[in-house]
Amino acid sequence: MDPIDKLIQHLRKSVTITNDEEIVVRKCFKTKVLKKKEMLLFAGDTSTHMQYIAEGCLRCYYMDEQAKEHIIQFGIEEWWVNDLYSYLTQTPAKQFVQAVENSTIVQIHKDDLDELYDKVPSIERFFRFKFERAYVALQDHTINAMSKTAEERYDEFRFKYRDIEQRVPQYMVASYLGITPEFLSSIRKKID
Amino acid sequence: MDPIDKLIQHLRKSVTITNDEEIVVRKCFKTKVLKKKEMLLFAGDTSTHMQYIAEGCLRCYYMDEQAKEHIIQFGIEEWWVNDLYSYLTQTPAKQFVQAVENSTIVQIHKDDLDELYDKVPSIERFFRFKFERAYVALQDHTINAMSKTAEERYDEFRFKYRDIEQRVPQYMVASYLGITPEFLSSIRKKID
DNA sequence: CCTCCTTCTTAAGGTACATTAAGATTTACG
DNA sequence: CGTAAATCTTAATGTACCTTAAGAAGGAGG
Repeated sequence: MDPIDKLIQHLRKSVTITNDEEIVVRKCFKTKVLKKKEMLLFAGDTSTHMQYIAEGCLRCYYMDEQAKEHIIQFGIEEWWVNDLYSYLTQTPAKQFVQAVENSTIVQIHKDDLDELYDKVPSIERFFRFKFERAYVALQDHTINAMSKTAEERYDEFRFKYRDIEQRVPQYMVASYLGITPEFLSSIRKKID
Repeated sequence: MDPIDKLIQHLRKSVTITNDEEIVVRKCFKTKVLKKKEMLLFAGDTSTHMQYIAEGCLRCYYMDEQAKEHIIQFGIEEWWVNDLYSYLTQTPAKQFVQAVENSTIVQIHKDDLDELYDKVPSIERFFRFKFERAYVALQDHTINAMSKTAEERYDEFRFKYRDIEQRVPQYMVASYLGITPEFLSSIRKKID
C-alpha cells in the first residue's frame, strides 16, 4: 500500500479530513526509504521533520558521557518517531534516530506543518492528540522505570510489546529497559 | 492580584487573545483556594479540570504497592499541575495532587475547555504548546533519572529549582529525585 | 562451507543505593 | 511555653544491578 495513502487513513482514524483538505495535506508529506542501520537523525543536529512509519522499525536513543546507548523508544508501523524534544524546541537533538530494519517513512517539514496547522485545523487537533498521547506514554514509561524492578519491567515489556520483542536484538531490549544485556540474560535464565 | 487576571496575562505571554475572546475565556475559569495538605485530586478519581497555580505550591505524586510516595512533579506560581494522564485519557488517576502550601488555583472543567478549543483557536494552540512543553520537561526528567547518579541529579535540581528547594521539605526533594531521605542526607553531608 | 561479526551467556567481584533503627533537631500548636 | 509531631541525620547491614572478561552460539556474506 502506498505510504501516503496509509498516512491519510491513519489521520482519519482520529480526526475528520475533507477531500479538499486531503489534497492540501498530501502535498506536504514526502516518502523516504531507509536501509537497516541508516540514521534518520544525529544527535547535535536539529530535528526538522515529523515522521510517520509506514513500514519497518526504528529506534530513538541517546548516548551518555561514557558513550553508552540508552534506547528511549522503539517505533514500528503506524507509529511516529522523532526526537520530539529537539523538534519542539528547535534545539540540537540529544537523541539519534536509526532504522533497525529496512523501513519506509513519511515526513513533513516543521515549516510545512506549522503552515498546515493554520490551513487545516483538524491537523492541529491531530497533533494536539499526538502530543497528549506521547506525554501519556512517556509518563507510563517513567513511572515504571522508577517503581518496578528490572524483572517486572521485562515481563511488562513482553506483554505490551510482544511484536517489537520479536523484531529487535536482545541487547536493545536491555537498553530500553535500562539494564545491561548481561543482567537481562540472567533474568531470562531465572524465568525458564 | 486577582487570580484570573493573572491567568489571562499568563495566556497572553504565549498566544494572542482579543478582548472579545477574553470575555469568553474568563467565564470558563473558576478560582479555588486550598489549605496546606489539602488534596486537589485523589488517585482513583478521574481528573476533570486543568488547573493553573496563581499562588502557592503543589505536588503530584503516586503511591507504589508498598504505599511509598514518589513525587513526579512540583508546581509553583504560573505552573499548571494535574495528573495529565488521567485528564487526557479520562481514566482513574494514578497520582494524587496535593497542596504543599496554602495555595490559590484557577480551574477549567474539561467539558468547558473542549468547547473553548472550538470557540477560541488560540486556546487550542496554547494547550498544544503546553502539552509539547510538558512532554519536553518529562523527557528531561526521564533521561536524567536514567543516566545520572543521585548526586548529579541533586546538584541539577538545586540549580534548576532553587526556589522550589527552599519551599518544600527535604524528604519531598528525595522523593522527587527517586532516592530515600537517608541517602539524600548522606549526599548533602558529602557536599559541604 | 567457512569465516567473521554480531549477539548472547556465564561468572566473579564491585558499587550505588535501600532498609532498618535509633536518636537529634526543628516546627507547630494547645 | 511546653509537648507532640514532623523532619533530618547517623550508621550498620543488605541487595539489585553494574563491570569486566571470556567464551559460546548464531547469522550473513564470500
